[in-house]
Amino acid sequence: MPAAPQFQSDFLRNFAARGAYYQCSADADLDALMQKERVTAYIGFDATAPSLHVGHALQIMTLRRLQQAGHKPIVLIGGGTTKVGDPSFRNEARPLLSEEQIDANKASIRRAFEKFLTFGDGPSDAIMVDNAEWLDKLEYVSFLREIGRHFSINRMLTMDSVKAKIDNDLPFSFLEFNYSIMQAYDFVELYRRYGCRLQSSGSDQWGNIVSGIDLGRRVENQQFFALTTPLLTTSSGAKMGKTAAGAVWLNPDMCSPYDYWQFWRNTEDSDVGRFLRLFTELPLDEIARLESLQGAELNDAKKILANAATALAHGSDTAGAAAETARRAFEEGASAEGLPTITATLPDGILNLAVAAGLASSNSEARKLIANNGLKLNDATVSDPKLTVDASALNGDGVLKLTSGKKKHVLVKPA
RNA sequence: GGGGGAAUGUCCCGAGCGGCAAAGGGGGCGGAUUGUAAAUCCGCUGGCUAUGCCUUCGUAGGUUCGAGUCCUACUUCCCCCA
Repeated sequence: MPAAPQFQSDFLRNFAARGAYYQCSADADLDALMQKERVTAYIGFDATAPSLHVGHALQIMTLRRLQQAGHKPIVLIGGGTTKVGDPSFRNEARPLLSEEQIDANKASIRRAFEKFLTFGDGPSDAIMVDNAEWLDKLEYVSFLREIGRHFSINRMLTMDSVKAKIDNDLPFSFLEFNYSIMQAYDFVELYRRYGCRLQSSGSDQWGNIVSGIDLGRRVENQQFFALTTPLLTTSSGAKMGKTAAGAVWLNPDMCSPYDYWQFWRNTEDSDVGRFLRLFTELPLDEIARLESLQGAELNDAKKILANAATALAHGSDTAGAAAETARRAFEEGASAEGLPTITATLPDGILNLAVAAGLASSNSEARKLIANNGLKLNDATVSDPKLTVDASALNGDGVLKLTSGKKKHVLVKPA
């Protein structure tokens, strides 16, 4: 990561101090602009899934910090670009999503932003825009004449994301090739509509953003800016936001606040400080103190991280409840209310229950789990895959607890 | 348009003389150890009403007692020539 310059503007100074700065197209100019006036900035999110996930959290935090510093954030939903599919650094073309699917995804994604940003008509209120609004209406020939003529194939072929495809003999269709043109055009369109001059994103989008900057200079004679964040991996190299169950989603119906809290609670030691800076709003000196804790004491810092990050995404009451559930489940070993809960008809076989609880994806997998001593019923290891569970397993609260491994607890309630 | 190559275990990469539920990785899961961490070691990693049965190697046919492996056609991708 390049060293961040010394910034004067509130936003950039804070952005860099928290470790979110990776690269900027014109540091000094942007810094000056941000001191002088309210800057309108956008980040684009494609609607490829029904929810954003933790991997997007850094971008959302960027918008939030822009807003807090008095600038105007635009959330651009890629309703149009999703139809084309971003090929950047992917080995395979994304399967094309149907329009109905994209529409459903768009509707579902929007909700997550409302927790992080204040939307409205005020000068620094956030707005949400869908690029399908203009991309869907484009006319091919006039678009080529107005916009396409500014793109040099020679130059596009040298972009890292494109070059990687070509060097590795990977399929690369004309459709995908157009993605970065669409994204560049978005930037210009947002400038025309809202005076937007800054695009931020993860560093993998650098090439696409720079295309937009070039286009802005050519068709609008205006200086646009790029500001990117580092691509996040955990210290051991894993992709941010992937866990056992898959992605850590921001929508509570796809990842419960309890699981979201657990995700942050399980942060690796060496990531605690970095994540506190990036994903919370705790003061930096407080973070420095937490980060310096040694050994098991770091667990306290992880709880603070989990509380703060969950509060941003789901509200502080919800975060507190998740913390309390975790405390009772892990520190007291209790079948704490608030753990993921399913209902089932008893009596039932242990295999069925394990599958119903999501602890195994098939009966075979449940058998293997039992064979490896990985399944517990009310904290007692299950050894017989033929075990039938009836009402006598229910505890005082009328539930029973199934556990896979050491951390995954699910409560079963009789129907 | 002509010629050559590729597609493998529904996560990825990848080996595979006609006897194959298919080598080896990565990833994931579980166990030991631990601090709900990392590292390390060990086990598991297609499904089922389970010492057996069923379904898998791009798609559809064919040869064969038997096909991921051989033949034909098709689909998609890559490379070279035009």
